Amino acid sequence: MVDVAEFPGNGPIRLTCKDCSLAELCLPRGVSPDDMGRFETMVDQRPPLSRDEPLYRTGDRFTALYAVKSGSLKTLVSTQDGENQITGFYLPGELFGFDGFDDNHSCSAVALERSNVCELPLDSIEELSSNIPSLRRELDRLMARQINSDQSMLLLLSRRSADERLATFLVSLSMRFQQRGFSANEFRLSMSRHDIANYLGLAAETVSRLFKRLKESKIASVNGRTIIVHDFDALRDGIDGCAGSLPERNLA
Amino acid sequence: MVDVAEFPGNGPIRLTCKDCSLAELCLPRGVSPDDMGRFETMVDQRPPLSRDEPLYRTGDRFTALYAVKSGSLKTLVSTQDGENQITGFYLPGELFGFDGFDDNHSCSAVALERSNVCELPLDSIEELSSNIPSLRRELDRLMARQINSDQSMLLLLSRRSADERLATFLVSLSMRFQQRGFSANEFRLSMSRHDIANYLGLAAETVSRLFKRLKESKIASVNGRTIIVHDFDALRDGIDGCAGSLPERNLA
DNA sequence: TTAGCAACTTGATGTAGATCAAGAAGGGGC
DNA sequence: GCCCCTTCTTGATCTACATCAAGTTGCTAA
Repeated sequence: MVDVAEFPGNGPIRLTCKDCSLAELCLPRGVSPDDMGRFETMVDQRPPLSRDEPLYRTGDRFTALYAVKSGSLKTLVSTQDGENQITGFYLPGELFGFDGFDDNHSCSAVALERSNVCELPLDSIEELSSNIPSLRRELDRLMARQINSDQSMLLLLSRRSADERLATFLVSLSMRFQQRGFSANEFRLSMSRHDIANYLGLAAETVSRLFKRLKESKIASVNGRTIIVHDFDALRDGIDGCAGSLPERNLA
Repeated sequence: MVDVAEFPGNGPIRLTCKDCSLAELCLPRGVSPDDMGRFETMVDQRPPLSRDEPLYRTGDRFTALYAVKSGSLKTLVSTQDGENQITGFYLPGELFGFDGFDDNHSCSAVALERSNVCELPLDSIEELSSNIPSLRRELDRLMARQINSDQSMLLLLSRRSADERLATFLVSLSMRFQQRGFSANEFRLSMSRHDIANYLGLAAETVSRLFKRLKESKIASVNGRTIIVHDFDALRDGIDGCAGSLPERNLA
């Protein structure tokens, strides 16, 4: 069983970082080794974040994008009255922080567990992407994917039942793990039931009951935060025609 | 009473179009008259769209961004089983189409009424924004605002009651009208009850009942698609602390 | 090992808003 | 004007999920 805590660094991803065990993480294919080298020197590793520690908060000045090296994070929007809505989870190898491009961050980003992230400073991004049009284009794509992902979530939250939401979430997570060389069937959830519920617009109790039903119907084994999907097709079937609009969030 | 059908073209906005009555629509402040002139020649007006006519569909190749000259449009994501979720409404002077930046459009855009739009071809955008860094930065901001707006909607849909959703929607619409020189208190809804309900994740009947309650409590007069807000504060109060996270969608 | 707490589970009950079903009111076209 | 068709309203009923209330499990720490 693979744990998401440490990212192996041999997946098919795209950007190098001088201090990272990550092989590549965000640079588009077709970039010269020379440009690649210049990019490396611009990526900084941040001090490790402990559980519940924020990387940035709503309103913070936007200075950089971030890539998850190990661990995982969530982003959330808040209201005056202290309510939160989790807007995304980020796994090793994924890039996030686009919410800040309008000068200030509109979300907070918080570590779900002990995590390492790399920083891509805005200055470097701008300088380099003005020299490498394909990088510029790639960043546009990543932002567009963020938009698409958020809009798929809108559909999920307003038109889908609780079980469809959870099934969609699990399938999406599974695909993201698989894409990075982890097992698609067996993985560890780094977020609490409460976080899953919040993300999916449900109550934590409901999520718990849905996991119970997945166990009873032999679709998946759920033991604490460890999940093994036995019947992927049944899970997908539960989603009922919206497979194409999964929040696949191919970020990076 | 102001109708949104025709945009007066004297608002504080930013981009010129050679055939448009719009004065300016998207170019950032501080751009030289020279660059402005070059930009003008790149904007094309499209043939008018009639009601329910699509401007682009999910999966269409991304070739341009669009600005609303007159009328209004909606964007929507769809599922295999034919269900739709409206992801946004666009009023005169607003820019949209960012969902396509990942090569293909992930939404469809459909006219709500007879509408005119201007087209900003991708090629022109790329060429010009590589020469004018501030334009590049402005486009990033617009995309970020789209992300922020979508994420505010996530919060609205999953954590807010039906009346809070409608109040938020009306306040947001009102602000957008005001920003473009229209009355903030009195405006015409170009979308059906069904569209409003779909956008807010509700049933059309519920929207109808909520409008009735707004009338009964003297907060607003609602007569068909014409709305007059009498007590703006009461409307805002109904939103309960989430005023800061309104989908203000300052697009353009 | 055991205490203390947070995370999770499970059951009982309540309710906001969906759905179903009929009418009423607009609003183009002729 | 009048017809037809869509949109909107209003009421009655139903239900998925939230909320409330106890447990239970499982870390973490000494």
